[in-house]
Amino acid sequence: MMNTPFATTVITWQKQHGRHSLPWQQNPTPYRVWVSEIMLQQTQVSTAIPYYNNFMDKFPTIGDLARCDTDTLMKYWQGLGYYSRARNLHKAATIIVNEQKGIFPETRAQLVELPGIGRSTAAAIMSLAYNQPDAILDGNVKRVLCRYHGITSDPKATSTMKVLWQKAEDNSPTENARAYTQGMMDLGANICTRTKPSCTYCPLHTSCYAHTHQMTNTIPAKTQRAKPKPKDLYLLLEVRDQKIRLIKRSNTGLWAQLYSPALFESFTELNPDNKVLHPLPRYKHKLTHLTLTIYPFIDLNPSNHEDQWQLLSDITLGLPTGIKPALELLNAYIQVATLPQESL
DNA sequence: TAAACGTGGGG
DNA sequence: TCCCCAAGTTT
Repeated sequence: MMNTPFATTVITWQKQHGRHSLPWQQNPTPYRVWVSEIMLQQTQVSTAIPYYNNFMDKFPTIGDLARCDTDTLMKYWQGLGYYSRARNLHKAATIIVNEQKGIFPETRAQLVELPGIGRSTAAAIMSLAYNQPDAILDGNVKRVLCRYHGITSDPKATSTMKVLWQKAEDNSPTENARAYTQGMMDLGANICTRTKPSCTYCPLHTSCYAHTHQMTNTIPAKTQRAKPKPKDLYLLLEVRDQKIRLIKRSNTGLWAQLYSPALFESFTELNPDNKVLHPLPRYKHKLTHLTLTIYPFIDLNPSNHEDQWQLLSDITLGLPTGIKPALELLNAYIQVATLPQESL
């Protein structure tokens, strides 16, 4: 079987003009490719790179990852978001090390059995790590295929996804799978961009439907999405001796397995005994599906708890980004509150 | 099937 | 300021 002209064009272009210096492209072992693919889910390359380098320094092998404790892992993932990715990464590592003799799966069917690996991530590992033909369908590829084939329906709709997977499979090469997969992502990321695509430099532009019909502005179609729901959270900042009380969050739901000061859904739950608390200014933190309004309160006379008490100046546990503004406000307040009286 | 799940970049 | 969305998967 020969590669299709489409695939040959993408492969030739990738070798000449695609990306070759990304960290996970150096020594692309299954483990290194896997970690990169998980980090890159719904995450831009520039965001993932520093996390990836730190992660690989700390966990150079799958054995290092399997042996690590959750708190250390979450510290390395803090700020990257979608924290279930870290939990699933760890779970999969223990499965491979403890149940599969440390041998990384070598087929798509085995890969998708692991937590956190879906069809597209499995195909990315197959092609990028093993150079085996397997079609991915990420945001980049969706955009390229929608434009090239003139697919005008909502790319997120199930029916459209079925068509796109079929196109992806049809175009998939039999040789040079690694360069092809990388090329499709490089095209989507750097040439066939969401706005103002650089069609002049695209090796596919003469046969691209959206380009030849001047429809790159309308393809792919915008996907309708639910508005984020407003939600109020009440944050109790318990402080004593320059230390703050942190509680490990449950292993499901928002910010799972990270640490946070006590969080409540109402002020009554936060302060049932009407203690004297100091309110800090509220602030907003936006997520894809929620708009949080966070109301922080300082408690300078906390009762005894057997949770983690960490120095405010040296928090070694993973915190959600949405909590950090409260700690900034708290630090500013403590600076002022602890000044000598004569300087006030 | 639709909603949950984070954060940051860009227009 | 607001909206879109980025190497998606899970429930």
